[in-house]
Amino acid sequence: MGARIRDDLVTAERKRDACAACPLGKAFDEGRGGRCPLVDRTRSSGAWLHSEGETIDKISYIKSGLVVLSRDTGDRRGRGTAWAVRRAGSLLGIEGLVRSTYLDCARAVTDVTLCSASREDVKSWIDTREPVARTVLDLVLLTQSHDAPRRAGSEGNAMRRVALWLLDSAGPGIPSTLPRNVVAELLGMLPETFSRALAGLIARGAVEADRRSIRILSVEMLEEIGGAGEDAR
Amino acid sequence: MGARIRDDLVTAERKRDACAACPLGKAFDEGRGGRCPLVDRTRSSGAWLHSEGETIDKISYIKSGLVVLSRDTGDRRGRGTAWAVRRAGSLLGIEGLVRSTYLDCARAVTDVTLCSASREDVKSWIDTREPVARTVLDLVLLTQSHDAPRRAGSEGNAMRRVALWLLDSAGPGIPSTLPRNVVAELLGMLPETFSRALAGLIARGAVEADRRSIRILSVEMLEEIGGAGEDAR
DNA sequence: CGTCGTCTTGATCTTTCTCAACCTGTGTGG
DNA sequence: CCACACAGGTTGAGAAAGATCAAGACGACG
Repeated sequence: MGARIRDDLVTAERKRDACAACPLGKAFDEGRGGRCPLVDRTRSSGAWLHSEGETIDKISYIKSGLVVLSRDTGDRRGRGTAWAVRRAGSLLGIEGLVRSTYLDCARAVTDVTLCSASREDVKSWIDTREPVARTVLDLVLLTQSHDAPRRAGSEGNAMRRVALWLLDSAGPGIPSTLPRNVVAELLGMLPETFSRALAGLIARGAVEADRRSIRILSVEMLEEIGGAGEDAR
Repeated sequence: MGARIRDDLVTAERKRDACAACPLGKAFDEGRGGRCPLVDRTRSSGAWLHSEGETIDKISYIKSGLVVLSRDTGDRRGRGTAWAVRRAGSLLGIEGLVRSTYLDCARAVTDVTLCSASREDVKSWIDTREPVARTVLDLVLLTQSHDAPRRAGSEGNAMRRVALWLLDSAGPGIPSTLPRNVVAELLGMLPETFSRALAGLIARGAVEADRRSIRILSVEMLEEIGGAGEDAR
């Protein structure tokens, strides 16, 4: 039993430390102190976190991992079309502040750690702790800044879109973690087309790749390919 | 001079009324009263409000009119690619809370009335008036809810995308006000393709159109066309 | 009435989607 | 430990869709 108690203490302490590192935890603490209502939960790669149209029960802060959002565009394939990636530091289901159902389907594409609370808790929390609304606002706006509008077919051919995407997301290591078929969807093309475009880039020596990772060999070359047609006018 | 003074009074009164009708004005008023720092300005159709990458000087609330956002995707055409519409009730340049340059180019596509203040004013305003952050957050989230992720080519053919778009935006009267060439861009297709797709819908009797407006004749037919292929699997 | 910008229509060519076969690494059960 | 099935990825050939180029129609406006 002594061991059990010590475990609880360790857990509580860990939570305090973790919350101090999280912007929401900090915002919550400001002024009053106390315990942030969000609690950790983990999901493993491939898990569906929620579906579009479902009643929003939880609002979550992503502590680690990658989540892909997809939305049914009145489309075939059951789960809709992927359109954005959410990483550590983003909120999931924050639309719960203004509506009652999820806007997107969310799927973990790596193991993820979330920090979640019920929609109602988050709502009342935001209304009673002043700094929190501001922090949430910042998180939402930051997330929004990273969402590049989806490039459609009329905005360059497949190879160009792949080149631009590689340039955008080479740093955060997405290329190595996202399944290729998800990347293709994010870029609005079929896996086959993505594969061919990538093969083209490899043939030109701009990147090298094996089955699970892509490495950029020449940023200049990618920029050239990505910008091709830019000033052709 | 008497006339001048009366004019000022009328103006002040008008401003108070206008602010009472605006969610930001109300949020500002809550608790302390006082004058909302945002002031009206109007722009006429076709005017560029700001450009991507420019230093953010103003943050605005749209009181009336339509604004199209476009973003340079490393693309040809000077001003980038249109990707979203902002209407009355949305904020422009709110990304100023988390960054110093505009994310998008913004162009008025109808005459617009904006209510604007400098980035610094809005920032300090948000930090000193608690309800405001929450209100702004709501506005941002609501706006986000309306942004459908851009449908790419792989998500149905041109006619389908046009049908879905008509269903989405028939109410607010966008079809009649947005230049067709902007609509095409929003849908990720060329004006020619849009024109042909529309001709197809007209041929089927789903809509009728003249050069500047589109009228839906049969919602069911549009839904059928929009959903075509959905369960074909 | 003529010019301009926007929209439409037509013909052709490029691209990507589609369908199908095949490859390759992973995990499973015998 | 091996055979096997399976999912994700690649490659190929053909068809369909949209992009491109070019010309013409229409309405707005001076």
